[in-house]
Amino acid sequence: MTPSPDTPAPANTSANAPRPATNPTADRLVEATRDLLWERGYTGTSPKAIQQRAGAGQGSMYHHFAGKPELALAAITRTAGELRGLAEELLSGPGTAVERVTGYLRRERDVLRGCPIGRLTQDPDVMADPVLRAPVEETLGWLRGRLAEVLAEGRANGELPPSVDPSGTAATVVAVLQGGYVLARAAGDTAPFDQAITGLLTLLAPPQQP
Amino acid sequence: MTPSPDTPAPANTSANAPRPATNPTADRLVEATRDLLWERGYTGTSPKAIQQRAGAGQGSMYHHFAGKPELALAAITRTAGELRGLAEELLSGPGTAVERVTGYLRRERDVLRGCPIGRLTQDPDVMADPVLRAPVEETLGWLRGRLAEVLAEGRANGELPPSVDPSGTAATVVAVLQGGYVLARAAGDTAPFDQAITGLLTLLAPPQQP
DNA sequence: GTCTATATGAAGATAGAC
DNA sequence: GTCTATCTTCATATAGAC
Repeated sequence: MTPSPDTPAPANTSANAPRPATNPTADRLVEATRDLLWERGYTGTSPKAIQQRAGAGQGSMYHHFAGKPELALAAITRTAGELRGLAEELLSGPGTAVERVTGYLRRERDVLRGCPIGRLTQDPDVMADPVLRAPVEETLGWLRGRLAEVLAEGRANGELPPSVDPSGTAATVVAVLQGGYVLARAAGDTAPFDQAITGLLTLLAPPQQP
Repeated sequence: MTPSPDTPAPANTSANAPRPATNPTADRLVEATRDLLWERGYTGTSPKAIQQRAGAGQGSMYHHFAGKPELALAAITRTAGELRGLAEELLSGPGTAVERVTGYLRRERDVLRGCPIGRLTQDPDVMADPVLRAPVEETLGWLRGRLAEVLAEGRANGELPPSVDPSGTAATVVAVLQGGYVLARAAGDTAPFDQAITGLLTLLAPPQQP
């Protein structure tokens, strides 16, 4: 494209991979898209809104990205990476299995905003596009798998009863999180989220009766 | 209400209450709106799409309803009523407390479509409008309360251990449902939903070890 | 009650100047 | 790289005839 020596541009022009937002304007566009996808979803997010929030013009946006889907892919990919990194950090950290799961469940969250990945599940245009859908499916799938490993550890070392199926329980754990967000948003209050988490932990590791 | 003998029309012209769709066309419009809200959400549903699905014209729609918000209110109210009626039927039916909760969790569901009420929680325009939001908040709040009553019953008669907090556990139960939908949609498969439910029930009523 | 015409602005982009 | 103009279609109604 640009044979001249003064363009250290990334060679990433493949159709599949999102361009890494190495440029400051491109980066602000991706960040704006992340915010808006979280707040308003894919359908509810317009190119104009993205431009305004990023402080970028029309031409600028279409220079860096082919259009809304490409921007969304960059945004979703970045968010998914962050979420996964944070989860991995907590789940592979120190502590017993139950402690780590508890730590993950109790980690600080912007409860009323909901889960930036889980919410995409409700966006029909995202789910209809295999490219946009893939990171959503992967991230939540990975999370269930990783939690299942930790729970299996806990069962193996006697923290959890043998009746606890790691895979099924992992699904329950992630579901409580995702559903907790729904309840909190419905109530306009974080309390139901906290209740749901506490309720789950009580069932998972009941208070000892000596 | 209706002094003239030839107009059996309902006197429901109050601003707050949605007109009961007594008219066949109005009814089809509400049903179409229900479907579309479920599939595409509020932002993703246009008046034109509603008209097409209902087989009604532009003028017809605006004759029966003031606009999209009024139609949405009628649709949401009807859906909320159905959901509540079904839950009440199962939760106040025969069986032990745990059996009734299990029956409610295992009831037939259109899992991949998700919860028609819970999904509205992700719609910023719905949550921003107190009138549209109210039935969502009420329905999910009622459900938690009703489940808490049943769980309290179960604890009182020894089905559940004293460590089980009815309110918290009720939040957990509803969260697992709502989150189960999210996982199923993300995976494009109902399996994670079923796993989440089974995982919860295993924790709630562990297999006896004699 | 239902239909058609008309209207305003937003959505989502392309073209080409600077 | 960024900006402004232009374009097409859609969203969401209103007006008034039938």
